[in-house]
Amino acid sequence: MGASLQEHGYRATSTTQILAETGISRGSLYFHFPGGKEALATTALLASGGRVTAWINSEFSQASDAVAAACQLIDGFAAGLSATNFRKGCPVALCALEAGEQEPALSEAVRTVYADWQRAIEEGLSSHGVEAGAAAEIAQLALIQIEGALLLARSARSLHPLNVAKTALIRAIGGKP
Amino acid sequence: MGASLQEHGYRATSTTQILAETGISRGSLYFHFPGGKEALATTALLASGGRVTAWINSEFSQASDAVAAACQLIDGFAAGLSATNFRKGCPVALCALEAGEQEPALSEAVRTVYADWQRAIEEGLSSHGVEAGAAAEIAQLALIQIEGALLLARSARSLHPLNVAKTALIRAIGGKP
DNA sequence: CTGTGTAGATAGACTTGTCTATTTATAGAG
DNA sequence: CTCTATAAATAGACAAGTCTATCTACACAG
Repeated sequence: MGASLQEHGYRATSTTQILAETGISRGSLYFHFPGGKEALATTALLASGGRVTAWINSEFSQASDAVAAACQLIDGFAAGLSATNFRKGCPVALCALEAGEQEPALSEAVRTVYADWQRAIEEGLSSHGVEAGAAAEIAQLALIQIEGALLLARSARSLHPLNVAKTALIRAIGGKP
Repeated sequence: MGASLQEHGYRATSTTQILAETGISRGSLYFHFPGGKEALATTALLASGGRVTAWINSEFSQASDAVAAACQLIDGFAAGLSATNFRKGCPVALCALEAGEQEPALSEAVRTVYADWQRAIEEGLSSHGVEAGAAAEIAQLALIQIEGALLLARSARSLHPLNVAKTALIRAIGGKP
């Protein structure tokens, strides 16, 4: 379900469609997810988010320095975007905007995912020598730029926003005026 | 319709609801908008976007320098966000992510709005002395940060992302290391 | 009468969630 | 091992409602 959620969002992804794609019956769905569609989407979102969190950690632990890791992250999102013909950007952005008071569990899952990502980036920066205070703010800025760039890149069908975000991010990490 | 579009998005805004709110009959809607729901949403989106474009121009022409104008823009979005209890962020972001191949007119309207905003910011920066090459890139970065910060602020129900974006934007405009 | 515009009913294709069977797996007695 | 009883899980029909778009009927100006 994560893929449909990422590409079409929560509303535009119907349970009937998921059932047809997976071959699962409706009875099984509501047996395993008594919370219905929202519960299913919530677990799918947390799973997608968790994979990205793990990927962030992996990039930071493999990279030689913080700037290299940040570039890997941006490039990774860019690769995913262009591989899907600009259909799949951030796995949770659409749900983040769709989820309102009517879907409290989904909203909280979105907050959890974003908080996890930010913490992973912050810890990754710290592990590469960025001082604690700056790491928190740079991590927040990185998330802002990634989300904004993914949104605009998907809409414009161009990788340019991601490149701009990348150079800005490099400057934010490396250059301390 | 712009308000519902901004808060709930394209899918979650039904024509029936619009009809009830405005008192218009369904027949009138489809007489004036033969393109149906998508045509209505498209014009609403362009109208909302145009208002923001005019506001950007106004802020840049009133402000004493580019940094002050940028701060006014961020503060304006922050005010709108907190005034609506973090329900209304960017007027077009939700539609930008929702619109796909099935809604080509809406997609193009989104691209138009974003392009207009970016051009308005770019021209505003230029009018305050930012050199042409830098203005284009800073305008792109500003849009990225505004969109990303609005998305995260709405989700987290906090103005902190907007403040981070503001300081980063001030540095991008003013500080040239 | 004709053309413009409005009003509201209707169609037909969705939606999600509940419901009752039916199947499959597990456990225990003899 | 075999048979039975109970639980777990699946299958799919069904209900009730929503959605958009079309269609017919009507009002009114020129």
